[in-house]
Amino acid sequence: MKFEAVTIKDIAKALGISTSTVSRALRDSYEISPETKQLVLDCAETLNYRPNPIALSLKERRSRSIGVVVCEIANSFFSQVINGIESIAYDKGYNVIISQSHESYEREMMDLHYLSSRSVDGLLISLSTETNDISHLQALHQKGLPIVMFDRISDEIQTHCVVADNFKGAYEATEHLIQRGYKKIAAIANSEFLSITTERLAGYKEALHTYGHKYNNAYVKHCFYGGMVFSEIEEAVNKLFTLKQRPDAIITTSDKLTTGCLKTLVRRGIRVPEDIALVGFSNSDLAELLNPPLTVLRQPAMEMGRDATELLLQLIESKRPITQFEKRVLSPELILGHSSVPQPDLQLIK
Amino acid sequence: MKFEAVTIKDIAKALGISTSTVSRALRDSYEISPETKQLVLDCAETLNYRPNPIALSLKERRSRSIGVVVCEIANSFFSQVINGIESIAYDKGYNVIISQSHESYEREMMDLHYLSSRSVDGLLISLSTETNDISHLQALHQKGLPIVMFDRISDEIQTHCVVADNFKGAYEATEHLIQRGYKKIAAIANSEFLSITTERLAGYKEALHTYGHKYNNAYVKHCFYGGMVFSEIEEAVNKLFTLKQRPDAIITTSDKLTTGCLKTLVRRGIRVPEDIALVGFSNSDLAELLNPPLTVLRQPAMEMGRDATELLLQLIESKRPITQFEKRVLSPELILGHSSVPQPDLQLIK
DNA sequence: TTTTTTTACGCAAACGTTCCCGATAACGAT
DNA sequence: ATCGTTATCGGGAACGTTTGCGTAAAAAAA
Repeated sequence: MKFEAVTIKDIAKALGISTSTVSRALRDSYEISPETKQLVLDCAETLNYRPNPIALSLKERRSRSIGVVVCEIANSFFSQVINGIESIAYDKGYNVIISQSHESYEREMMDLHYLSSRSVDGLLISLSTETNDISHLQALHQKGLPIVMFDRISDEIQTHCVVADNFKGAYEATEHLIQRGYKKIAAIANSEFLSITTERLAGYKEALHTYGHKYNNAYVKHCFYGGMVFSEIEEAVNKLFTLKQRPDAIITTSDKLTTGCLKTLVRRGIRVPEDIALVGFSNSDLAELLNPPLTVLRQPAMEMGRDATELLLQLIESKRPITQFEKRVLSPELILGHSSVPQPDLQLIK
Repeated sequence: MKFEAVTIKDIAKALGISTSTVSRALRDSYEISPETKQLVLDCAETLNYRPNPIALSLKERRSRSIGVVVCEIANSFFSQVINGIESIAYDKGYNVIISQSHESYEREMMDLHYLSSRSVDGLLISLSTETNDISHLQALHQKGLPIVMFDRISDEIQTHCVVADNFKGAYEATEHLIQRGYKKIAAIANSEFLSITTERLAGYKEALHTYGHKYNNAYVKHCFYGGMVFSEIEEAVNKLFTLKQRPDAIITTSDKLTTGCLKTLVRRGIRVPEDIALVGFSNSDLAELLNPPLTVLRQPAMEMGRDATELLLQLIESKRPITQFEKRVLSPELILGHSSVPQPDLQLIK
C-alpha cells in the first residue's frame, strides 16, 4: 500500500557517489564541481526525486506549517480570513493546518494540544466564545511558540494582534440607526468573555451616549454560544419583544447572530424593517440578496488574514526574540441595505 | 526563538536508563517491568514529554495526515463537507490539510504537488471546474497514494467515490418546475468537464423528456468558471433573456451559480418568481432568508465528507491492496421556497 | 548444583536529510 | 622535494523515535 519514494541515497547509488555530495549538489553548494552537479540534477530529474519534507523537518526542527484555530469554517468571515492566511502562507512555502473549535473551550484546548503536538511553527487563533481562561495558550506562548491573535483576542498575552475597529464599527452602525430615527435600539451580542463583545458594545453605548439616548440594560442580550445554538437567539429575540418598551431596532455583533436573528424574525413573521430594524456584523456575500437586503458591517476579513499571517511569519523567522508587539486595527465598512430604513423612507426607495 | 522540546533522551538521561527502555515503557511493552514503567511514566509526566510526531512520521513512513482539495472553502457545500471530513479524521487521529484550487487547474496541480510532497497518507478531492486532464492525479494514484473522490469525480481513476444523486436531484427539480406549470425551463450549468454537470443536465433533460417538453439547446448555458467570475453568470442570464422565446424558469447546478444567478436577476430588477422562476443546487443556510426564499436542492454535504473520509481511511489502513471500489450515492433533498411558485399560487401563499 | 527459561534491559540500526570534519589529489610556489 | 592552496568529494554524526537482536541477571526447572 506504500509506494517507495526515491531518496538521495538512490541517486548516490545510481551515480556511485556519496549522499553528502548529492545533498550538496542539490543545494547548489560551491564545493561541488559543475559536472557533478549536472549529473546529480539530471539523475534527480529522471528518477523524479522529491525531497522528503518530514526528514527535513526533523533535521531543521521546524515543520514549515502553521496552525489556525477558528470557531467555524462554515462562516463567511472566517473562511475569508482563511483565504487571506492561505494566500500568504502559500507564497512563503508554509503549510496551513486548520482546526475548528466549534465555539467550545474544550475543543479549542484539544485543537491547541493537537497542533502543538504536530509541532507547528506558529499559531493563528481567534478565541472561542466559551474561552475565558487562556492559560493553555499562555503556556504554549511561554514555551516559545509564536502566536498571533486575530478578531477575538486577549490582551493577557503579549503578542501581535489583528482586529477590526470594533468600537468604531458598532459606533457607526448605532449612529446610523439613530440618524435614521430609531429611538429604542437593542443589541444582541456574543459571550461577555470575548474582546469583540466588549468593544462592540462599547461603541454601541458610546453612540447612544453621544446622541443623548440613554442606555438600557434590558436592551442588551448575550448569546453565550454566539448563535451556534439557535434557540439562544430565539430566546434573546423573544425577551426583547416581551419588554413593555419594545425596541425598534436591533444591532447584532457577529455573522451568525445577524443571520440567526433575521431567521428568527422571519420565522416569527416579524417584518424587517417595518416592525424592527436590523443592522449587524456580517461578511456574507448574500447580504444584499436577503429579505430585506441587510445593512451590514463588513470586516476586511481577507486582509486581516493576510496581515496576521505576515506578522506571524515575521515572528517565526526572526532571529532574535521580538519584544515590541503590534496591534493592527482595520476599519470595517458599513454597507447600507434596506433593513435599517424606517417605513416612510422605505416607501421612497421602492 | 525555538523552544527545546523534551525527548525520550532526556527521560533516559534523567533516569539513567536507555532510550529503548523509555520508548518501550511509554508504549507499554511487556518486556519492561512495572516499576520501570511507572518511573518512566512519572518522569515523562513531570518533564511534560510530548512525542515528536515528525520523528514518528519519518520512522513509520506515514504522516497521519490526509490532504483535501476543494475549489473554495468559502462555499457552504464545501465547508460542510470539510466539517464531515474533519469529524471523522479527528476521531481517528488524522490531521487534515485543506487546500483550495480556486477552480484553477494549475492551482489544483500545485496543491496536489504540494500535498504529495508533504507526504500525506491519502487524498480527498473534488475536481476544479477547469480540470479536464487528470493525468497528474493518475500518476499519484499509480504510485500508490490512496485517493477518494467526491462530488466532482472522474471515472478515469479506479477508486472509491462519494457523490450526490445528481441525476435524480436535477430530475426532481425540473419535474417540480414542470408540475408548477413552467414551460420554458433553462439551465445554467458548470463547465462541461465536470461530472456533476453531465449528470445534472442529464436529469434535467430526462425530466423534460418524460413530461413531453422538448429540449432546447439554447436554454442551456455553461459557466466555465462556475461562477467564480461573476460576469460569466451575468452573460449567461443576459443571453437567456435576449432569446425570442424567453425562458420562464432557470435551474442552476451549483451553489455559486445559484446565488450568483439570483444576484444577477436582482441587480437587473428581474422579479423572481414573477418574471422568472429559480431552482438551484445550494447548501446555503440562508436560502430561506433570501428574497424570495429559494427552492433549493440541498446535498447531504456533511455526510458526504464523513463517508469519503471513512472510505479513505479504510484504503489507507488496509493491509492488502483493495481492488473492489465503492461508489456511494447520497440523495439530495428538494427544499421548497417561493422562487419556484408561479404568480397565481404566490398570491395564495402571501 | 547445573541447566534452562524468563525477565528486563541495552546496543545499534534505521527512517531521509544536512553539515561538520576530514581526506585526497592536483597544482603552483617555494 | 616540500609545502600551502584549492577544488572536490566522502565519512559519519545528528535530528527523535522504534525495534530486532543480544545479553545479563534472576527465577525456575532439572
